[in-house]
Amino acid sequence: MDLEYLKKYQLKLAKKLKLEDKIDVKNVKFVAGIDTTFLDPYKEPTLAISCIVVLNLEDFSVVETVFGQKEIDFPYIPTFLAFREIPSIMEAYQKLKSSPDVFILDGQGILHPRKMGIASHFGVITDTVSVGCGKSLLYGKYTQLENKPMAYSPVYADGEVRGYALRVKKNTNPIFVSPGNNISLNSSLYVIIKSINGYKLPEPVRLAHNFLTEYRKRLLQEVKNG
DNA sequence: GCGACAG
DNA sequence: ATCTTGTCGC
Repeated sequence: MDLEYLKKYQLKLAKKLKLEDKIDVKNVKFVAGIDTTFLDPYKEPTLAISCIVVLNLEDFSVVETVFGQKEIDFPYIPTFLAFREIPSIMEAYQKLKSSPDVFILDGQGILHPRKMGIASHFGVITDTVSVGCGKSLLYGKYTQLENKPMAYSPVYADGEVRGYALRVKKNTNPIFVSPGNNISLNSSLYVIIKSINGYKLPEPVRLAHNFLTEYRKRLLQEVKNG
């Protein structure tokens, strides 16, 4: 595990980043949510399990659900999350039959010291439209935001706006939105807001997380029995 | 040198 | 990220 080498790889991927809209975000219909869990998060190696859920934004109905698994021997290291989660995500991605307009990842996009958070990493290697949506901040600073639904404020990093802090509901901590790849700052925020369905997290990501909890429980039961 | 640090 | 009951507050 050579972190200096991985940093260089991230910088190489960052050269391929595109922060302009590849699609007209007003016409987005199919949005995918991607999340990953681990059989034993404290052990290495361990089994990583990823889920991709595709929703039709017109009625939030589930269009497709796929899972992927991969034995992984890379620990969680801040700013290197992608190297832990991308392998199993790709296993799931290969099974997808539909072509979502946008992918939302659980984590940051360009709100990262080398602009290569997991959402950007995924977006670049698959050349898809991706957006990062984290539950906490990895990098950057933001000013206080009003305590009211859908209040947001820019997050600055390295002297520029790199994303937004978005408070979905009153008295709820904000989520952090940033472009992954092939999308602009404003459109990223727009897609996230359109993907929210009464909960703090965008519906595709929330469902992917819920499905993983069930999947993991079932897997643990199978191991326990036969 | 010190603190911060997605999941 | 995972484990896990009650508890506080909108």
